[in-house]
Amino acid sequence: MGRRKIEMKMVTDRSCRQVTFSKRRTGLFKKANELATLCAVQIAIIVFSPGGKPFSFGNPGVEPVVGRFLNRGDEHHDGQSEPSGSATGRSERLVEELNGIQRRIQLEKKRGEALEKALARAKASAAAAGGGSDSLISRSVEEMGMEELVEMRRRLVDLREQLDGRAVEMEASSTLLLLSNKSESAGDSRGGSWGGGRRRRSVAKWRD
Amino acid sequence: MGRRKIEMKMVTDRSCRQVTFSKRRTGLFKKANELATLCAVQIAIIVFSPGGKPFSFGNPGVEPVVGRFLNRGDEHHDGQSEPSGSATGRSERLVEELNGIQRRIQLEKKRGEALEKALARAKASAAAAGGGSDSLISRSVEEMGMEELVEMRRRLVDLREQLDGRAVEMEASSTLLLLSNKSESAGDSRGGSWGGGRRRRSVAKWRD
DNA sequence: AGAGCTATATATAAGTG
DNA sequence: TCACTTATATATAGCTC
Repeated sequence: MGRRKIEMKMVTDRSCRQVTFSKRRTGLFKKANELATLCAVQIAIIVFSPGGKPFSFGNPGVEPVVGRFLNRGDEHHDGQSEPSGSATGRSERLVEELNGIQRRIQLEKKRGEALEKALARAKASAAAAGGGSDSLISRSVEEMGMEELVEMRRRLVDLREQLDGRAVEMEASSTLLLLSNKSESAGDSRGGSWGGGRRRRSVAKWRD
Repeated sequence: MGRRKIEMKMVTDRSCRQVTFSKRRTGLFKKANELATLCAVQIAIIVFSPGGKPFSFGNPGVEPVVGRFLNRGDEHHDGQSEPSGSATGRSERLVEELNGIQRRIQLEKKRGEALEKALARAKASAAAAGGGSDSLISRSVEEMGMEELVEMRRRLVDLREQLDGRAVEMEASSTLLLLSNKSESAGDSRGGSWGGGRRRRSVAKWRD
C-alpha cells in the first residue's frame, strides 16, 4: 500500500518497525471504528507496541467487550444473550478461540492457494514467452528448488525460535482456562448424544 | 473502498450489514495479522457480529493478550487476577493440541512466504530473459528441483488437509471435553483419536 | 450463503521539510 | 521523531452466479 510492496516479514530495523507499527495501528483502529459504526457492533482491540506499551480500542469500550467475551454478563444488547446461569460460557469461549485459530488456518490456506495459482501462471507465462525452449522455465524451477531448500532450513530454525516462549505463553493461558473451568458444574443437557461420536458442528448457538 | 463511497452510518439493511460485517471483519483480521507479523507484537481482537456471535483474533492468542492487558495494563485494568496452578494431564493434552495448531499456523505462514519468494524469483528470472542455459548440466539439477517442488507441494497439500480436519476435530473434541468435564474419566492417550468423532485422516504427530 | 469480479476508495511505504 | 506528500498497493461496495 505504499510506494513499494513490502515482504510480510518482521521489519528488522527498529526505527522502521516502530513507524510501521504506529501507522498500521492507527489504520487498524480506524478500520475497527468503521466496522463498529457501519455494523453497530461491539468490538475491542488490544495491542502491545514493540516497546511493550499497551494500546486499545473499544466500542463501547474494551472492558465491556472483553467482559462479554469472557462471559461475565453485560449483555445489554439486542441480540441473543446468554441464559443466565449457563455454565457453558467458558466452553463456548474456548470454542470461539479455536474457531479463530481455524479461521487463521483458512486464511493461510487461501493465501497459499493464491500463491500457487500465481506461480502456475508465472510458469505458464514464462513458457509462452520462451518460445520453443524451456531453458527459462527450467532455470526458474531449478532456482526455485534451490531456494526452497534454503528456505526450508531457515524455516526450521525460525520455527524453533518462535516456539520458544510462545509455547510457554500458550500453556499458561490454556491451563488457566481449563483450571478455572473445572470449578464449575457443566451440567449442560444438550450434550446427551456426545458419546456417540456426533461429528461436526454441535455447539452452534449463534446465528451467523 | 468499493465501487462507491459509502456514508459512515449504520447500514440499515440487515442483509447488507451482515455482508459488510463479514467482509470488513476479514479485512480487519488480515490487517491485524500483518501488524503482528511485521512488527512482531501481541494483539487481540474481539468482535460480536450483528447477530451476537463472537469472533476473535489473537497473536499469540486472545487469552494471553487480554490477560496481559488486564493484569499489567497501564491504561485500563479491573484488578482481575488469575490464580496460577499446574496443568493436569487432560489440560496438558489440550495445551499440546493448541500448541500444535499454532505451530502449524506458523508453518503455513512460512510456506506462503517461501512460495512468494519463489514466485518473485520466477517472475524476475522470466523477465530477465535472455539467459542462456545448458541443457546438459542444468538438466539434472532441473529434474531434482522439479522433484523437490512436486514433493514439497504434495506434502504441503497434505498438511493443509490435515489442518482443516484437525481444527474441526479440535473444536468438537474440546467442547466435548469441557462439557463432560465433571463426568470425567480422562483416560485418553496419545495415539488415539478422541472420544467419539474421529475423521478418516489420522493425524500423524508432526514429523515429516 | 459464499466465491469471484472490477471500479474505486483507502491505506500506507518512502520521501520531504 | 513528527507532520505532510505522493505514488502504489490493498481493501472493498456492488454485482453476478
